[in-house]
Amino acid sequence: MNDLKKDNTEEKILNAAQNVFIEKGMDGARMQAIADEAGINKALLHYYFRTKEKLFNAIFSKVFAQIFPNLMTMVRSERPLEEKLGIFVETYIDLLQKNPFLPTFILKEMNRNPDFLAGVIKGSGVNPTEVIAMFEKEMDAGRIRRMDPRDILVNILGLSIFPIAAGPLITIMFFENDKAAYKAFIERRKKTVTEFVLNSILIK
Amino acid sequence: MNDLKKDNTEEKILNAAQNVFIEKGMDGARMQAIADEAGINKALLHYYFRTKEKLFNAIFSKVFAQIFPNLMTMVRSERPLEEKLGIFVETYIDLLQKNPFLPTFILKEMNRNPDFLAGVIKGSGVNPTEVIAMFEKEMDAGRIRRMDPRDILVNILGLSIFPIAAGPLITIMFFENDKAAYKAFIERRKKTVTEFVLNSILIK
DNA sequence: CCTATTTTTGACCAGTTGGTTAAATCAAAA
DNA sequence: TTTTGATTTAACCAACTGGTCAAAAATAGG
Repeated sequence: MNDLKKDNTEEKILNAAQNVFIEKGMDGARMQAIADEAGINKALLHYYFRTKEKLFNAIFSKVFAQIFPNLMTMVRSERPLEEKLGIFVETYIDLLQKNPFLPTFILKEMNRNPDFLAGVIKGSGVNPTEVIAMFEKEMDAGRIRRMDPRDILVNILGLSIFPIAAGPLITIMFFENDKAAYKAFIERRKKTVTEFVLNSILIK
Repeated sequence: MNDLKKDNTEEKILNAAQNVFIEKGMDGARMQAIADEAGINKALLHYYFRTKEKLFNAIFSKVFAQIFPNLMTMVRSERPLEEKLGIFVETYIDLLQKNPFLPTFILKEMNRNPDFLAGVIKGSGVNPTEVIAMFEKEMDAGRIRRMDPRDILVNILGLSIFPIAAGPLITIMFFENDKAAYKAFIERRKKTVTEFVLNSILIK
């Protein structure tokens, strides 16, 4: 058996499925569309992943694992809070900007099947306790004001994710459908979101 | 012709369609499911709204019109900024809490068909210039720090909407699937989001 | 080179889905 | 009561969808 060929087709399928699922969602995606995008037969698709659900679950886990864990590596660095936050927001918005359908995909599908999400979270080893501990340490040191650390995390994520998820709305309402202006707006937010958060939590 | 009966069935259909569409989205919703929820025949559904798309568009416009315009009435009041913001965040989070599928529905569907969204926005008369003007006035008066007013609006919306849209994720990661704890978290945010924003923009 | 196994394909199938149609029911006007 | 038009229904249909299957092509091993 040729592992190279096998790996190649499997990878082509995973890439194609990721593209189609992220854009259309579980319900909107068609197995035929995935096969087409992968340049293969539909039967071959079922040969590798028996059912649509199995394939979807594989993709969702994969995408989820790509998005969240690298959040952690940054938290563990020894830089000061301001820098950590700046780098995180910048890389995160950058990632979302390059994958604009990613936020709605994850948000929609996590609501469609929360039980599966629970499994994925546990499997991915993502755990916010470290981040929470970090914020609590800063509070104890009197460097940021006392508040629920979970609020800080949720706020950072919301400020980063929402403007991408609501891209079409913002583009139309604020920029008369000028996509370049919207893009520049998001670009600026890589800095302004950090400022906004620090301004709120830092004790001067 | 009996207008009462006609209005009644039409209303039943609209309510049923709203429920099903908001939970399942355009692709996931089934005309049969809508008919069942309305307690009518599927053919009758097509008698009132010829196609699924027409029905969906009617619902999307209706839901959108319910959500955004009442945002405006509050902005126009003569209260101080702090109060306006507090009331807005509270009523808005409250609305979303009662309709937890609403955020993902609008986010997902606005990405599916941005052109239609443009029409809906224009038709709904929603226009952010008033809000922007309000923030600019506050900046001129030196009461809030100078920044892009669009950022302020987007931030407020993101801080309010995201925690509901990402409800399942937050419930699992932060509260070990304890839904009551999550609900209390959202409840607290009716106050803390306002604090968070004011803390960031207000000049002390 | 031949054989056994894996990979790939085209044709096909059963269930579902949005939508249609013709007839039945109902309400109101004449 | 009869007629007229709107409302409601059951039965039906064509297109689509996820999934299967048997055969062909490719590959690896002896």
